Amino acid sequence: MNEKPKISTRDKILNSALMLVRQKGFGATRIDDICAEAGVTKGAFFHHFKDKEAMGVAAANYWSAVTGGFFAAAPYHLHDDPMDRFLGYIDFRIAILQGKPADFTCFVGTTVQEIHEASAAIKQACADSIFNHAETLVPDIAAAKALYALEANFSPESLAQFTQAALQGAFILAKATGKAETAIEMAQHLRRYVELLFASNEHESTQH
Amino acid sequence: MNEKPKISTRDKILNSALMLVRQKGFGATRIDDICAEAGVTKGAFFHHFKDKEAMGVAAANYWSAVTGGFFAAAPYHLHDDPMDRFLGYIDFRIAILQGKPADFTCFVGTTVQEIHEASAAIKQACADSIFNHAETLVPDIAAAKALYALEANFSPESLAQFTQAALQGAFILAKATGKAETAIEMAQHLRRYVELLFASNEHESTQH
DNA sequence: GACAACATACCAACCAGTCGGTATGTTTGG
DNA sequence: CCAAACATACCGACTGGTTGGTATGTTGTC
Repeated sequence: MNEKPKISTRDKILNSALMLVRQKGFGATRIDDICAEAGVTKGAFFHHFKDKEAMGVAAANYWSAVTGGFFAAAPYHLHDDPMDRFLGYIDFRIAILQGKPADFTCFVGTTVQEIHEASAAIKQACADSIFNHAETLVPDIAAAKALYALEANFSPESLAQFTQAALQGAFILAKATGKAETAIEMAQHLRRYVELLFASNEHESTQH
Repeated sequence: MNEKPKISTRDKILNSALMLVRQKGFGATRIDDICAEAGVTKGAFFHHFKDKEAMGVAAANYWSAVTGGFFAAAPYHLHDDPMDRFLGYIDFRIAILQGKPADFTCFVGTTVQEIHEASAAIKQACADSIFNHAETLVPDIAAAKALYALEANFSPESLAQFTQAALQGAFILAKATGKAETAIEMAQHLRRYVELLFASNEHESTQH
């Protein structure tokens, strides 16, 4: 049964918006283009969204939901050691850096950069998406720190946020070169940073 | 003497463009706004630039020139030790993270993210700006590596680029929160990464 | 007087948002 | 049970302000 995977018009619009905005940016993406891509009309668009800004907020929330499920289902959670889970997360992020920049790039990172002064509502939705996603890493980081870097002076929250910052920066350089390899190379520095952080007390506790 | 700091019309336009684009993005910045801000007319604008895209390329090159001079004159070059110079660069980057995001944010990073698929010419000018700036760090990084991390498996070029990526990412999170402190906190992770990289052989050469 | 450096007036295309309308449910009163 | 009343989902032509770009005029300078 369950014959129809019937995607709602609203979701078709949001999927198309996600795709086009990641390619062209929010401002340069025309509502008509989104409608054409989604196979719906402008009437349908404005039936579901008050204006372009409201659609942007909805798209950011939709992005959070989609990527949230994606990462929740990823295999790195299965490791026993919290450090392995965290490194597994980074490896997973590296593994999905394939194709053109628009394919692996982050909708909310791109968008918040563009509209942070133009739309407080979209900015907030993007900020929530980034920081809530970072928050999902905090338990593993905190546990890993307790095991391997007890005395180090960084907070798990801060490191979780830095992983996002490093990845967002990797995306920017990748857009500049047009190559996924650039992003991968940058992300490998992030991995090395985490390795070094959690390797420190295997030698001695860093102090002075 | 030197009574007149007479800024050329072209530079007035480019300065205004830099300011406005950093606030609103390239696409959302109107040529009329740039002209108003610069105190010139549209005729002057199109006298100096063939079209908006050509202005974007010129602005990216202008940004390279301005920031290039700015960093060349910064005091971190005076350190004797190359690692201190490199860490001094990062500290300098941290020190200038003041005010609103639009004040400390990078024109070429913002712009390349937005137009990488729309304008190959602007994208290239932005990419050159980022990677040429990174290149200025390579001699110090290479010298520091030779002194403190001889066997580590990263290239100086790659690390130089990662400093840019980490900073660009820090800018994105700062735009999300609206706070300079966010960028500072992220940049401090970058500093710690470099410290750890170059501290490694004080204990032993990392290997397996 | 010729040419660069502007200024002013204007245009045509583009695009977010509107609006009158249709078609297909869903609810409710008798 | 049925029909009126209402609600939801959607269509697509139209509009009016915006904006990149142009065409032409004016001024200063070598």
